[in-house]
Amino acid sequence: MATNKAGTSQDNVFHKTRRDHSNEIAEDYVEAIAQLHSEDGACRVTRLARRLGVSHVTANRTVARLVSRGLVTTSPYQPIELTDSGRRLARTAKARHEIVIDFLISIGVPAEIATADSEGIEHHCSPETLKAMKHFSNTRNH
Amino acid sequence: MATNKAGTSQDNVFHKTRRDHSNEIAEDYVEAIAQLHSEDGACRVTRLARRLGVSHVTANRTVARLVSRGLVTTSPYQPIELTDSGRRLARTAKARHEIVIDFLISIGVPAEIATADSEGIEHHCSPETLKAMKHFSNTRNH
DNA sequence: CATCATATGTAGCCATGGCTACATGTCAAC
DNA sequence: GTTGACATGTAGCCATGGCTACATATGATG
Repeated sequence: MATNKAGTSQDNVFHKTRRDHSNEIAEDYVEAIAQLHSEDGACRVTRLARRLGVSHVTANRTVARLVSRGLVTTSPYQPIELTDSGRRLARTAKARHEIVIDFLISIGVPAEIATADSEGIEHHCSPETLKAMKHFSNTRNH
Repeated sequence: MATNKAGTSQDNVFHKTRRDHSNEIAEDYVEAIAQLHSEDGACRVTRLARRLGVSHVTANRTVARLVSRGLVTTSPYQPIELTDSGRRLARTAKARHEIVIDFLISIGVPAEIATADSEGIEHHCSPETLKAMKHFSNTRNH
């Protein structure tokens, strides 16, 4: 995935979108892991899998990739722990997530739908867009 | 991909996001194909590939999948044609795309960034969210 | 301590989306 | 009509993310 020196030298808008796909998953995972940590005090693979709506196998394997990216640490039959880097990513993902949800709600999207849509949208918002969203929610929500 | 009767019976928010991924690509493709049709009068594989920032091989293979989904028709060394169904999808994708761009611009995101972000965002907007966006842009943009 | 449910881990399959390298078709210009 | 540039097509590789089926570990309960 990091091997992106594509034949077509042009680095257009689509590239970015595609390249990001596995980062999105990483973010979803660390965010969920952090959530489970605060809910349960620890993150077990099975719970994580259920939370993300995938099989425990998929969760396991993806977590392994997160380990190799230095985002989490694991040892056999033990709960999953976030590294500092993982925690940081989880925090920013969560923050972004909240900005998007609040924003959608503030433009009139029903909360439940806002929550669902934000799942997909959050990963594609540039800092500028997030800033605009935040600004908008703030000047409106009180 | 349609084989989604996952072990975990719960059909949570993440499911949707993941399942949609190949539809996103289909939409990007038909939209680009329609664009090239109006720009060039026909859609050749190479142009399409360049437009989407992928190799002609990838474009070719993805187009083959679109054929099997009934969205486009091809014959060897001939331009790619959209079916009615493909045209319809392209139209709605384009409409959605424009709503998102206009909206982002209207909340203050610079045009260029709005264009880039919309690429990723558009696929994740429910009808409700699009409606809210449209409404917002309309009541503001004049 | 044996047993059984549940959690975790492993093997191996599938589809998608990306690529390079090579083969072949098309077409214009000589 | 050859030739050569460019478009198109094919073969085969890689990584990711999904799954089922099976194997093993853990821990509670009899």
